[in-house]
Amino acid sequence: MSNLSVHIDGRELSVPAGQTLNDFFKDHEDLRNHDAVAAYLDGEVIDFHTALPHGGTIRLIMADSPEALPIIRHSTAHVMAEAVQRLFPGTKVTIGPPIENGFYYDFDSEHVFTPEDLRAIEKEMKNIIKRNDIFERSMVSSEEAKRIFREKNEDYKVELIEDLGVDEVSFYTQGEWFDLCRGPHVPRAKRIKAFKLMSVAGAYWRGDENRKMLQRIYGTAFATKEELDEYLNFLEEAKKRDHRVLGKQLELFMFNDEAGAGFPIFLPRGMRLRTVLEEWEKKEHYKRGYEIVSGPTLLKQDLWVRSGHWDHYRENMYFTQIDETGYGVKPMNCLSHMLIFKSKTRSFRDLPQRYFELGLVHRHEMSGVLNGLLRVRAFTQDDAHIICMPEQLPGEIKGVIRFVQDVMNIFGFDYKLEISTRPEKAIGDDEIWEQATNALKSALDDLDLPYEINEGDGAFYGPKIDVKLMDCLKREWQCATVQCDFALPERFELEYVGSDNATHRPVMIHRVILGSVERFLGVLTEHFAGAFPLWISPVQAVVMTISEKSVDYGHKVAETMQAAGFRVEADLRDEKIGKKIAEWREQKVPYMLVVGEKEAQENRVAPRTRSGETLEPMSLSDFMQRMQSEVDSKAL
RNA sequence: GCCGCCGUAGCUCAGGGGUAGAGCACUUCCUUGGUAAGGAAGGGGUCGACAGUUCAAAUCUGUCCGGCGGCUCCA
Repeated sequence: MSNLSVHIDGRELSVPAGQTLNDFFKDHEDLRNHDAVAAYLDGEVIDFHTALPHGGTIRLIMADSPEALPIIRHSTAHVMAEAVQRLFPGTKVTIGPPIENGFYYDFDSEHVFTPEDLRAIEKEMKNIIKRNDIFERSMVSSEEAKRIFREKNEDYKVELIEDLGVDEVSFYTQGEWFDLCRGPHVPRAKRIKAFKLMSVAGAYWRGDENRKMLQRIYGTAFATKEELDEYLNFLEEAKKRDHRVLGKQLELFMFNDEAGAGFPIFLPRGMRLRTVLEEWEKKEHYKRGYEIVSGPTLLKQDLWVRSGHWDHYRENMYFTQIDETGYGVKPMNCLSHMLIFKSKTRSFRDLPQRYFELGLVHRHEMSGVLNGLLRVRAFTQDDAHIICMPEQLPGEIKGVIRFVQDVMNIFGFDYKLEISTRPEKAIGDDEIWEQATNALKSALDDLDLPYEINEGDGAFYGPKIDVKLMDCLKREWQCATVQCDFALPERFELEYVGSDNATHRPVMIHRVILGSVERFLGVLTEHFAGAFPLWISPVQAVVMTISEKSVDYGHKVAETMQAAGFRVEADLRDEKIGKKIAEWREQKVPYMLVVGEKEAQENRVAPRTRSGETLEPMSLSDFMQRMQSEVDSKAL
């Protein structure tokens, strides 16, 4: 057998053919390989127990590198699958990949897995890990592999092999147990040092709702116990910020089963927050040359047929009848805006027309996807349609993106951009799609903004730029979107008169900045953990009295501030100041104004900040000035 | 929509085939207290809804409504 030439750590070494990395490191104990989970051989991932297929440059994947995580998690999934099959004989295995925050494995089992089972499975996994098996790779012909799995009644695996359509497949064996798997895996089971099973959920075989519902067990694994704990803490932190919990605690919004699922009801404090946001947004739109318009919730069904919604979006819409005529509840605001454009003859001098509407839309979402304010059936879009000449398109798109940037900066959100291209179900010919997609790309290129491409993820009427904002816990949220539309102007025969006195067809941009006001409020709540910046805070200050002797003064302070336009509450209860502070702290109010006999005499307030700092008593007017400048600066 | 879990006072939750409990909140009284919860008494629930089983259902079964975690889809 010939030798292979291997580069590692800047050295060139000769290795007999057929050797594995493991063999190799045994022969070269001077080389550091401790805590590597796998390696790259000329860029191709290879594990420790696989014979080197050829020579080349080896780069180790150390356990503490981000690349190691999916490998560790994948191996953990295998261990879990073995544990499940040991504890619940007859369970069939399907697939078990690593995912963003861990891994899962889908099982087909008579037994219904419970949270208690997860603890038992974890225990069994620990026993398996103790054996410290090698994850050994072997190649098997597809025919032989199918025979083996058929014998074990693992029909899902047989199906997988058939669909792979290759002559040979790889197996990974740990002790007695093995699985069809591409790999790579960690060298030995003891490399799995920190894992936890998280939850059980239903999942369709191959994600197809027409196929069998399997049971999916989710788990996570990290290179070290510390990292696992850090992740679990992160989950705890996220739970504390849950907008559904905070929404109740801060009395922002509610749901009611008699009103219906997915229909949020805004409480006074939530509405204060919303009003501030919406009024601010209206001003920002006027500043940027938009006109505010408003259309009805119901429009005739024929109009929805004409727009294409009937053919492409019907299953998400609600319909009703008035007298003999069918009407549809709007799931989008564009139709009225097009009718507004058509309401008179437009000259090229009038373009672009920018129509903005805080429009309440209804969409029939599947019951299983509803989630607090983040996924509802009725929501308000900060929606605008820009109708312009084709040559104005790039400039308008850039304007929208700058608008998005401004808004994201105000709230301190980081964000990234994605362009989505033509989906399967679409209207308009390929040429138009390409033109529109290029307009979006060139706008982002001109602004020097990086973006990813999402093939086939566009709306049915045009490609789009999606803005994914990232909150302070690094979670991504879809909010702003900019969509190009050549189809609807065509369908509605929108026209303008050009400088040549001929009629031309304009193009349309659909765009939202916050997306859904409801969702944005949910995201904001989680981002700030309910401690909103002063300028949007539903309760900006609470006046609290030391004793009943100061009730009149406390009342006066609150009234004065309210008259000055601040959102203020008065806590005049016969309770000790410590208790009032404790309670309002839970409400995350930015300022508490303590007033007692001293303050009443001197016409002052004693402010306490949300962070717990007690400020020197100051006159009410000084305090209001201080507050106003903080509001004006929109400080975070 | 599908799979699993869940629904008890305004909130958070305990209990569980013989007719309901705690803490907080609420009301009243005592207390007049200076920056993270003073004390006492009291009121409040057809145990999500509707059927069924049973001498008896909040508890068991079924259907529906709603919530949570996923699958899938989207703002």
